[in-house]
Amino acid sequence: MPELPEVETVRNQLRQKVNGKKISSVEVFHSKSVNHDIDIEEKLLNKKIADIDRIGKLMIFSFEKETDLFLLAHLKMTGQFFFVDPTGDVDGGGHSMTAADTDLPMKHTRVGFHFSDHSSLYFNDMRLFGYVKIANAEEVRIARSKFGPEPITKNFDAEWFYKKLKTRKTPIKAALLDQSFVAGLGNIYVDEALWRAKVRPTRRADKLTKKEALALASASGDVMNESIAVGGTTFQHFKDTGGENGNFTDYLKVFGQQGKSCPRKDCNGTIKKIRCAGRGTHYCPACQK
DNA sequence: CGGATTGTTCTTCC
DNA sequence: CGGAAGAACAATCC
Repeated sequence: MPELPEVETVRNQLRQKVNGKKISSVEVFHSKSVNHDIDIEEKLLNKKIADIDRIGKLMIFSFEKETDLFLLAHLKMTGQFFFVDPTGDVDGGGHSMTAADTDLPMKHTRVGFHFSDHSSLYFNDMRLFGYVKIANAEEVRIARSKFGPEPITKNFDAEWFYKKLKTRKTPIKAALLDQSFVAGLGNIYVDEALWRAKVRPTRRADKLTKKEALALASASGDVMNESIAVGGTTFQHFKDTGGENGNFTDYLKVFGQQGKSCPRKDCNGTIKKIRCAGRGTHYCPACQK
C-alpha cells in the first residue's frame, strides 16, 4: 500500500530513468488502467518525458514542449512501476532490470510504455484500482486543488494544523487519512505517527491538546521523511522501480506489530490491533493517551 | 470459504 | 448544505 514515501521513492527513481526519453509505443493490456482512453498511444507517441512531479500520492508526468499534456499516475493499493532496460545501463536511480531478469510483461501488467532507446516502463496493478491517465492543464489544476499541505515540507504550519483539528469531530486517525486535509499519510504512517506522538487513534480530533497536535504534526513529517531516506516501506505489495523492497519495514514500531511489546523505552504495554476509521489500526494502550 | 486487506470515490444519512 | 459514516471497487491471502 504505497503512501507518500513509497510514491516519492518511485518518483525519484523514475525521473532518473525516464526523463528525456521518447515514447515510441504504448501497449494497453487492461483498458480500465488507462481510464478507458483508446487514444492514449496516439496522444503520447513521440512525446519526450520532461519530468515527474508529485502531490500527495499522485504522480504527474510532464512532456517536453507540451503545456497542455500530462500523465497522472496513481498506484492506489497494488500499483507498481517497473523499468526495464535491455542494456542494463541506468543513469543513477539505483538498480534496473534487464529483460533477462524479468517476465515482464506478466499477468498483472496493465500498461507498457516503450521508449525509442528500447527501454520500457511497465505499470503493474493486481487489483486494478490504480491508473495512468492523460490529463490537460486544467484537469491537473483541479486534481492538485484537492490535496491539503504535506507534513514533510519544512514550512508545514503546525499552528494551522492544530486550529483545523478543532473543526473535526472524527477520530484523529480519520482526519489524518483525509488527503484534502493533509496529504500523504496512509494507514501505515498514520499509525506510526500517532504512536510517536503518544496519541490514541480513536481520540476525537478536536479534543487533542495543542501540545499533542504539534507533536503529531512533527511526527507525521518525521516518519515520512525517515522512510523516504531508506526507500519506503514494503509491507504487502510495494516494490521500487527495480523490483526491490523498501527498507523502512524494519523500522515500523506499531504497524503489524500487534501482540508484541511496545518498543518505547520504559513502556511495558503490548501493541493492540483494533478497527478505527474503517481500517486495521495498531497502537499501544499504555503510552498512547 | 467467509472475512480481512486498503486508497479513494461514491452514496446515504442526519 | 455539509459533515460523518459506510459501501463500493478488485483480487488475493489466510
